[in-house]
Amino acid sequence: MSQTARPLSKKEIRQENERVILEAAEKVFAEAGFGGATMQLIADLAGLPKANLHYYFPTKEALYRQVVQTIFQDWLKAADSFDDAPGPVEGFGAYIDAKLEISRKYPERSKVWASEIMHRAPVIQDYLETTLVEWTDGRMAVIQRWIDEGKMDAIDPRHLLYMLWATTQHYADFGHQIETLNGGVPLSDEQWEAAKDSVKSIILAGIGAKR
Amino acid sequence: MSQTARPLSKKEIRQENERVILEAAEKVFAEAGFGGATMQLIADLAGLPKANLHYYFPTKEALYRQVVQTIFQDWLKAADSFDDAPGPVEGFGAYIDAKLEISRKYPERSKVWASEIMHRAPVIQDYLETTLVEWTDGRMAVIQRWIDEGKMDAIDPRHLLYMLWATTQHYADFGHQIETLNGGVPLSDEQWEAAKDSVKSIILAGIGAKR
DNA sequence: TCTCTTCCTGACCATACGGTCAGGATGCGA
DNA sequence: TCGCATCCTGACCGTATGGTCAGGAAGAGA
Repeated sequence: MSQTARPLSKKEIRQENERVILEAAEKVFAEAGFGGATMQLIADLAGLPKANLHYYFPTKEALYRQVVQTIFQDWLKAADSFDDAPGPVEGFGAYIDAKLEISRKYPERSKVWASEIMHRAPVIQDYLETTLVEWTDGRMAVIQRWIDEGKMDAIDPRHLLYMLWATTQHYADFGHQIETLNGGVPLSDEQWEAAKDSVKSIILAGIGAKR
Repeated sequence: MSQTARPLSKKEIRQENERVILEAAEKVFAEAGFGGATMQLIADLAGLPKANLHYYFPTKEALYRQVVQTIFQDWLKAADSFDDAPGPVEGFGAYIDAKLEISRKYPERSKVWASEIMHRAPVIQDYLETTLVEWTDGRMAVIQRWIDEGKMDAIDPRHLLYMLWATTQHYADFGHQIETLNGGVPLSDEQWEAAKDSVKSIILAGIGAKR
């Protein structure tokens, strides 16, 4: 049965336990919100005694903070596809694909993020005011350049960005509603492809994107 | 000073108190989520002792249920504009205007709704499975008819609806993020108009809407 | 006026929660 | 092998929460 499993080193134990706890926390915070989540629930899901959670993360807030910050990093990274694109077709196309893929693979993260924002960002407000503002300004400049180069219509870059965020994250945040409208079953591979195609088609045509 | 205010009748008292409580509950549930909301907070905001809340609404769940059901009615009613439109330009145009207006005037409601869905609709799942499914089928049929009549491109009606919901509700649910990106101040009248114009412009062009 | 129903609320209760802590187990470096 | 730092956890604690209740105030109807 059991392999001769080398006992874990202290470092490995810490890494593994923090990973397990963060994963469980992500789920519980997404399902119940910060207020509705309990350390006991997270502990149970992680398969650890509650006191052990407090050994690694001193408070519920600290644990939540860690979860949200990780998610924020992911959020920013999704724009890599955006950056070195020659024009809107490739840029927005790749960005939509990437964000919808995230919505599919990590819906919990999107929900935690949404929840944090809806509650007026008590934990990451400072990041919004610095990192997010810079990030947004940068992308808006790119979009404006594409407009100036005649590669797309003169759309307000700001509202275009909001539309991209809203539409892609909707498939995670409102996944339950979408699933219900899909007869109670999750979207299939083909349906996810259809979603991607629809979104890309409407947006790219909507902004008059030219190659 | 004080007018000779006729003392309120029992019926009026009940109406008025239920109204005040529901209004306060809407705000608190939106700010803190169901789990984070407390009856004490709602009571304070309503200016009533906590025990009085339990006189009108026996449990926290009952109060929440009432709030959510009211919101669901609003949600459906926003489609009135949709119904008797001759084509996609008027139909989607009016729907986008109506939903963005709601997002502006009642952002709390949108947040409560979003929260309920994100938590897998514990309270209104039955409504989703019946009323919402019917509603959606009806609108999809209308859209399909417009497609068949050559009034717009052959877009998957389902994903088009999701896009409309996502984009319009984003301005309420993520209003804090938008406000932060707007220098910390709420959108002005002109900016709301710009939002409406941008959304309508992209979507109507995106689906090839013809009058 | 008298009675009945509705409205109101301070004080109280059981529970569940976040967090603490003493003390034991265990890997690690010397 | 020894001493130390890290890891682990059952038992415990103070507090806040949802909810109850007895009893009083006040319209409503006869």
